[in-house]
Amino acid sequence: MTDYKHTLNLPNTLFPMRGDLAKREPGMLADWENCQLYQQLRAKAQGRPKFILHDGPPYANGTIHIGHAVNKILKDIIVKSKTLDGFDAPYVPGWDCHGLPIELKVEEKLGKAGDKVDAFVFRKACREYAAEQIDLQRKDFKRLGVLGDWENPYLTMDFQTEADIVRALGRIAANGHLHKGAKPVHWCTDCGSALAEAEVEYADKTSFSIDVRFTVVDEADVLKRVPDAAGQGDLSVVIWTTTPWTLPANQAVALNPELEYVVLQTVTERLIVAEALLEAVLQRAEISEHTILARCTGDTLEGLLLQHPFYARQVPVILGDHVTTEAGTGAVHTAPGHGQEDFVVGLKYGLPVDNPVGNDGCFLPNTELFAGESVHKANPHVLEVLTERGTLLKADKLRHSYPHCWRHKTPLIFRATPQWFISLEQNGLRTQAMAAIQSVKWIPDWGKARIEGMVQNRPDWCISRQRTWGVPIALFIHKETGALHPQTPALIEAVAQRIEQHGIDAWFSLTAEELLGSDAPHYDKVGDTLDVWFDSGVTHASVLERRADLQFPADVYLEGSDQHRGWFQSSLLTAIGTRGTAPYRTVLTHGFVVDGKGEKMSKSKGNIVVPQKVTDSLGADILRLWVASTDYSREMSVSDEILKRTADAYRRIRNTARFLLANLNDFNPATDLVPAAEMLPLDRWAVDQAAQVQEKVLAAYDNFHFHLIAQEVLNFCTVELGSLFLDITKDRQYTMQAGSLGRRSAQTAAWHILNALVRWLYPVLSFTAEEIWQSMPGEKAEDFVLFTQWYDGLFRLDDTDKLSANEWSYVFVLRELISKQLEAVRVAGKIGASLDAEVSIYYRKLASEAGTDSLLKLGEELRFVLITSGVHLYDLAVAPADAVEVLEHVRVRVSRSEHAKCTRCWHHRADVGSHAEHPELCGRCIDNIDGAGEVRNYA
RNA sequence: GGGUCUAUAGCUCAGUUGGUUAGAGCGCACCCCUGAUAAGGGUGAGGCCGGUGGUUCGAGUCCACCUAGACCCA
Repeated sequence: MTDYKHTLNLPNTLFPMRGDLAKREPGMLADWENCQLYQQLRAKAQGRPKFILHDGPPYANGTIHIGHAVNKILKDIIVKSKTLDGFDAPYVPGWDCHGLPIELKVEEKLGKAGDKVDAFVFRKACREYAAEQIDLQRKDFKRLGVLGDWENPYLTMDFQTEADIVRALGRIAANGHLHKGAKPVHWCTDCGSALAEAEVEYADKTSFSIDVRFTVVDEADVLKRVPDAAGQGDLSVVIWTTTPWTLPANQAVALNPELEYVVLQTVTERLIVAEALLEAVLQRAEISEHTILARCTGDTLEGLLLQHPFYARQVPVILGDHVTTEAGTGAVHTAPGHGQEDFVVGLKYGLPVDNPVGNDGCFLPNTELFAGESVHKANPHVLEVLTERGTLLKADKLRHSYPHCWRHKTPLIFRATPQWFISLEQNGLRTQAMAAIQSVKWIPDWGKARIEGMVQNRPDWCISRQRTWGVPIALFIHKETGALHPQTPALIEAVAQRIEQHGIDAWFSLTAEELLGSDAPHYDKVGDTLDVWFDSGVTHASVLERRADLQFPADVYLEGSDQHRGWFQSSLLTAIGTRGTAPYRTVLTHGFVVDGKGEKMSKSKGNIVVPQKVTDSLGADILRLWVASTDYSREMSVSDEILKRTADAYRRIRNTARFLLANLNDFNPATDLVPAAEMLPLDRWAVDQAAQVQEKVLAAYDNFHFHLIAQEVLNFCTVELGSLFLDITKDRQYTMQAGSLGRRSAQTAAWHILNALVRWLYPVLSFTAEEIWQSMPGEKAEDFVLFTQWYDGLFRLDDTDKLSANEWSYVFVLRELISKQLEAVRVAGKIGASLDAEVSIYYRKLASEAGTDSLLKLGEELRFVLITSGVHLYDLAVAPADAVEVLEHVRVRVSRSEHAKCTRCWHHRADVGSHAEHPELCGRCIDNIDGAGEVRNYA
């Protein structure tokens, strides 16, 4: 048998089948960094319209987890797709650098600031720690293939940024949104300071447990509301508390508006308690005889005045949903200075925030009855006083879980301390913010309802922290009046300029005299630092406005759904508070990453997927493809199986690109490209299909629906390319003369498709797309995919085509039906490859079915479309009995070809053996190797 | 407990304004090829559309409740 293999144009490429991504990607990253890809791109994109995606800064502590990876990859996909869209889309990553978690880390090494170590030394250590963490995180982010200005990111601890944060605070103050108030915080009397949530630990403690009478001032008022309450003796609402020392600060008694309360007649008096807790109260207070006089819901008693149990003060009944029937009496002693819930409900009712307790945990000198006593020791005295006044119903003890200082192990107290707030009401911030929300596009659209609800209901924003590692609240307040210095705007600017030079230390080392001169003795320098949410919230000013490559407002903010409460909101409030405009046009939200079962990842469940492990085994492109395939608007599931499926999809896409490249091995687009009008109909059809996919892909990028892209592209590779175009054109690619129109036409289609495909892929599979790009034949106009824009060489089929889109789809429907028949014959053992078969089609043209015309047009070339050795067309009337009806008026009969197989093209043909020199070849093969070459008209 | 969401084949996703036997790709099973070969082609089996009620001539699609899960609060 003669070997004709060398006469074929077989596919050939150096592009490897396997990605080996974990090995190859780091090298590509190094190349990109060496050639300064990001900087080159900026130069190229200069002058194009801007598209600004503003990075929400991750906190500079700890290694990155899968959630970080998702966030950065999504951002990268957007930035890159917008770049291919023709925008100048810079990406400046940032980090959030101040705040408690870093302080805690540094405290572990150095001890507490101002205690074991000087605050300046401490801040220096924090700065160094944050810088180390940033380096670690940056390395991991870059490994994901995220392109950005990594060597020039924004850090909230940059001196310039710190200064701008102070300036933003100044603008908010100038616009009348700043307000000084008080708020209860966890307070350790041993530390003499407030504790953050992370510094609180819970332990058992034995407390007093007392029931106290709050006697009704005006019984007539009760009878008006609850007529049946008439009876004998005093009428009192009973409260229960485990912190008797907070009673001096009592300002109200809270009831649940919907709960049932009973008026109870005992032998000597009348008591009001929640019905659900009646039995418990009777038992506790050892009341054996009683009758129930009346019932009412809590809301009927709102505003009723009660007598404070030992002060000459009357306090109102108020309502709150926080009152439950879990314990107590259903009536809650409310001291806004000593409890978070009390504080919040107190705000609603305008109750005074009375705080009679000093830093040392002792009652202030002007506290009636208890002046100077330590709150921890004052409890028995309070009980004594209650007993004297006859207001103590019952005293007992209780062991329960109670917050303690993690360092001193002492029980904490809740204590109102002076704090700075951004007021939502004072100057209309809430109203303005609500209006601004309407002007922003929220994706998914429920994001709007979510943030609306939060902004509508949130309390004033407490921005002060009693901390060391933070941007100072750089204000001077009058010692007596507490008012801001009249020159505050100028002072803020003066401070900001110093911070620009020396960082936040400039404020802490500053003396009042330096700025205020002779005014200094009248003013206090505020020592609080800012909530870190303020730092990141004002990056629209400190970053977007400040950097020349960016601009305000951003086109997009993109973060996890937790940021409706966090960064989306802090950014909105500060932007409104400083300049009256939302900082973003569009806010995109992604869900959280969960495991394969849709459950949260946790150490105890052992279901954590670590991004570093994925990139080191499967590669970053697989992780990126997973991100792109997942609908990020809900929870994003990841598991080993899901990643495996993702890797499968990747291989299919990669191999499709590889085969396209392999078929373009000898193709020079400069000389071999066939004009669209001269291309064969099948090849025009393939380009038309690609054009349709491109339409969908670009729309999906535009709408940020990346998971549709992944599906669309994979489908295209599998169906239109793998099953149809590539399979069918193999014959032409391999057997026709290298430079023939038939072959160049197929290559031209492959060329157009590959050019489009490589760009569709780039935003997601950046490494692989770039690898493909480097392997593409011909002179490239650009060194990198990223420097190009979407491919514009695709075209649609039109009326002038020899075979219309409808005709092609009829052909392919019929092809599918015939391949079922081929399979039946194959399973029966009569054929193996489809080229062993010949197909007879018996049909009648229907007026309603124009598609049948395509059969006649394709004629002899139908066999190439069906990849069989012969196709014969007959009138339906002559169909034999064993022809199977596959469509109305179409019957098909498949049989094994009786002809010899051409050893070159593998078709079974009658003319094999008719040529003396090439006895093993069919006629067209002989023409292709010795003659002028075969001509194809359709496929 | 409250707010905002989610729930379609083993996996990832489509299912237009409610309308014929619920789709795709992957995976799986089987067959073929060996000139894309740690590839490629073909055929096929997989869903009471989370559950229960309701509205409707008709519901995966609308409503209520329940279950499970996510985020943010309390």
